[in-house]
Amino acid sequence: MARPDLSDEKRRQLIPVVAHVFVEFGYRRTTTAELAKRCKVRENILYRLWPNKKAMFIAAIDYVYDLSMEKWRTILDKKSKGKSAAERVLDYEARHHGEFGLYRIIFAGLSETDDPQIRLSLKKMFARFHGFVRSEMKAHAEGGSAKTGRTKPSDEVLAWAIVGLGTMANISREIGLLNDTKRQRLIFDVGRALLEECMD
Amino acid sequence: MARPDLSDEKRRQLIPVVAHVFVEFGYRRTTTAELAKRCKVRENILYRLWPNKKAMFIAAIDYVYDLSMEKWRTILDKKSKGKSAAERVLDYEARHHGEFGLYRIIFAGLSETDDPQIRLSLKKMFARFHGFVRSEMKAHAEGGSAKTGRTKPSDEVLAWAIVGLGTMANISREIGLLNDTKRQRLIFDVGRALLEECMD
DNA sequence: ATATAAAGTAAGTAAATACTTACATTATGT
DNA sequence: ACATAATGTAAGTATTTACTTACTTTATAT
Repeated sequence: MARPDLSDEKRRQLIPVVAHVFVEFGYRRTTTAELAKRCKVRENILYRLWPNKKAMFIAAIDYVYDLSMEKWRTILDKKSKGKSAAERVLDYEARHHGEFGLYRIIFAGLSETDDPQIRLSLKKMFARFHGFVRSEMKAHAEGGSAKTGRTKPSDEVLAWAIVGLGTMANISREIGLLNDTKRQRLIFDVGRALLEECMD
Repeated sequence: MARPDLSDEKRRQLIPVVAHVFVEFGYRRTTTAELAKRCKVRENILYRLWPNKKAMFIAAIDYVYDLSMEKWRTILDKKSKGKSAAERVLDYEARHHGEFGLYRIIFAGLSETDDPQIRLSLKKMFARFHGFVRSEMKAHAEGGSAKTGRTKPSDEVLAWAIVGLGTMANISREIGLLNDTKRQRLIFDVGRALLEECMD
């Protein structure tokens, strides 16, 4: 026998750096040379840890998601009076969102959806994300949160929400998240709800 | 004098083809060689019409947007009984969205937001998009559309809408569409409205 | 007709870049 | 001690690709 294989350890150690570079430059503009430089190793070392650049990217997607999720969980663990978990996450995201580059890496991935592996990786990420939101929503509803008088969204902001609806629908179509029926419901049912919101 | 310059005409003629290739491959994966092939010209001809690949891409963004918008306008012009314009657009989009590749080109652009020109181009596109939605929203509200009993969105779909909210907020941050305050309002005010929607 | 500039052809080029190869060094279990 | 496999160094390579150059052909205004 000889030296033990520390690849796993090394991967764990390098992924944050790799992820950060992908967040910064996206997929195509990130070069393996740059990755190596930032990791302070040679390129071939990266290629011993991952079979190719794509694998590094996918690992980065997972990492960034896990990091964001971890952060949210700590937010949720902190109890706060009068606010449901969902409200707390919204509250937190309203202030800090974007911090971990989650979406920059999503945007990078969305340009590569022709690749089945990347598409699947994004799909899983969104599905987990959705599951998280949904379970918090449920807790919020069941918790019977008092309908404290909330601020009505302005028309301007509502219009952006509708644009966001269309964006989400298109992402879901791009990576095969929702079938046609559900995508229609997303736009139509929620769209109507938002339209109603601006009327009264 | 000699032959008249038909560059404008030629550009108009080629942009749909160019746009289609960018929609198909995104920005980085589109090669000028492929563009030329599809346009049935040599590369240097493209370079006489646009200074570089980026300019071709930006022209494509504008084109795809204009095309989508044109389509919506024709939808709007067709009067339909009992439905406001906004409802008709929602209705249409729910069924046909994605058809023109508008979002595929947006996704491609979102990976290139470090470039000021591309960022600006996307920003203008989203702003026009938003303006359109907003004016239709206004017409909808003023038209005093009867609050016909709409279908309540399912929890699942509502959760996707919230994910869409976060996505939109991140896009807006990425390309500088909304300032911090408005982005917070988007997430918080609309997020609360959606949460409430799932309660009653 | 013909001078002129546009339109087209064909080939090339310099740089970037994902990935490889060949070899030297180091740590570890026996 | 030492065989063995991991870790590290250095250089290279084949390909891709944005953009260019040099040249020929064609149409048009006078």
